[in-house]
Amino acid sequence: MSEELPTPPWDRSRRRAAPVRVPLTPERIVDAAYVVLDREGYDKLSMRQVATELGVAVSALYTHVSSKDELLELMYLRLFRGWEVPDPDPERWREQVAEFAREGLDRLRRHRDMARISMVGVPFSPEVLPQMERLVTIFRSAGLPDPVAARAGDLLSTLVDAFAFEESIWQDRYRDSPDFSWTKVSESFQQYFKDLPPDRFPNLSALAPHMISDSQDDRFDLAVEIVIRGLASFVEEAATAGESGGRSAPAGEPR
Amino acid sequence: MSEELPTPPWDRSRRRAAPVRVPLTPERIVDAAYVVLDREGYDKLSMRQVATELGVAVSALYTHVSSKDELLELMYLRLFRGWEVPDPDPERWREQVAEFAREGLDRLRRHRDMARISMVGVPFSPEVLPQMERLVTIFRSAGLPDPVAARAGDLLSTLVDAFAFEESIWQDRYRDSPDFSWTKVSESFQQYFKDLPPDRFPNLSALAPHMISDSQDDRFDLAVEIVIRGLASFVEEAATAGESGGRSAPAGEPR
DNA sequence: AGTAGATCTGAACAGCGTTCACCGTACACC
DNA sequence: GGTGTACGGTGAACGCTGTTCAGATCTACT
Repeated sequence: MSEELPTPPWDRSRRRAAPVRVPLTPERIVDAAYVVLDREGYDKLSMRQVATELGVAVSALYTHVSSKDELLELMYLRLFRGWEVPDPDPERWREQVAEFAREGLDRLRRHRDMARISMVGVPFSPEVLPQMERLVTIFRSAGLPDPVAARAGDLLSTLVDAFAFEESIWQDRYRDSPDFSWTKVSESFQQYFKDLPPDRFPNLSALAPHMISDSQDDRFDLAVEIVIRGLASFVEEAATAGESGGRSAPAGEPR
Repeated sequence: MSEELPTPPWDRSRRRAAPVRVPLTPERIVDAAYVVLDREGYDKLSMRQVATELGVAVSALYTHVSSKDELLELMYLRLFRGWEVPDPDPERWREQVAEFAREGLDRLRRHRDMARISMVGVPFSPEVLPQMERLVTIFRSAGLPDPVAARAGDLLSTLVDAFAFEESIWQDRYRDSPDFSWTKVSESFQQYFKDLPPDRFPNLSALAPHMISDSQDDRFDLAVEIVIRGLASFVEEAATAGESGGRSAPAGEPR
């Protein structure tokens, strides 16, 4: 925060009585809110904390931001700033989709508990439409039928949000434990599954090593892979239907 | 609630001074919490409201329930009571998985904002393990490789939660509007997409009719269908690998 | 220079989760 | 049958929350 620096004397003599008090703006309020969020977490993110962070009375915030909900939405929109989705490359659509999902997750992970805010954000705000447009472009140029292409973006971003959300809950739950490390938690959970009575839980106990991933990324990557494969089956179906009027053999009937 | 009935005179004469005050239990507190939730929604669900609903002081709740978080968890666990997942039928695994997802969504829809509570619930509590065990059984008997089978249940329940969650947010956002109907909202959103500038949003505007489903179910069903197809590709892959050592042609590489 | 308008302050309100000293009743025991 | 103990419910309180509002203060334009 550059405004914390002392004002240089030569500058002060020039424009006399320089405004030592930087004017409050929505932008600065969002900045401060992010500082509080990262330090304290979502549950402790309050208007009073944000105001304190800015060295300002609580009520001052309300001239720039109409409510806490609006502040949260501004924070949500900030997430998407500068997100450039590449031009579609039909040869690489799977990778492009996976990268999109990964970028989304990474952005949510940039701030603690950000997913908690993101999940209640309006997914069709004008500010976030460009990315959705590009993603749908990728889907269409990959050969997905229009109804599927339209909804695949929705599915993917919901999935990203949900995984980040669960990650956030998890971390909150274990952050305060004295010796927190992901591998520790992961091991204790694998043990939990392994110790389940095999007569009542034959599969869960047998699959214990796989029930909890060593890293959170594995879990996410596999989920994305499954979705991409599901989408791919629609691409194949559309392709063979377009060529021969038939359909690819084992594609599964929509119910 | 049968305790609301007047106590019969003959019974009253028999065991004199019958306890007119029904004893408080976690069970009754959860009942009352559900009443408040359904009537007022998650944001208004407070310990004080629950206590008022029971005609009792707030502090009385804390002898039976250690915190609001515990109450929410008890509500969450109640959701799964009496959920019987059928025996695996490898011929019908797709349908069984779809039905599982549908049952999960339906249960979340039974109470207003229930998904808000469900998403922060512990997904591995002993009370919810039986359903997960059965689901994994279905996956394994369908021929999914173990690592995928173990995580597919996680993916599916996350998806169900997330969709129900978004539905809940949506409904909260429009519940108070004077003439609320899903078709109305859906139409106005389709119009919103159609009116987007076609030079900047060629795909979103072109796909406007598909961007918002007529019913919430379509959206969910397609998402589940995509996931099931993705899982199916792993089944095929495992099958052909088991027979011939090859792999099914266009399956996509995990990264 | 003076005034109009934007902006910030401090106090207040209603509601929240949670705690605690107190009280009444019911049951167990002598 | 009387007495004591332990449990369950009460009401008040604490510290926190989002939001509002009258008044003070500071900015900028005429």
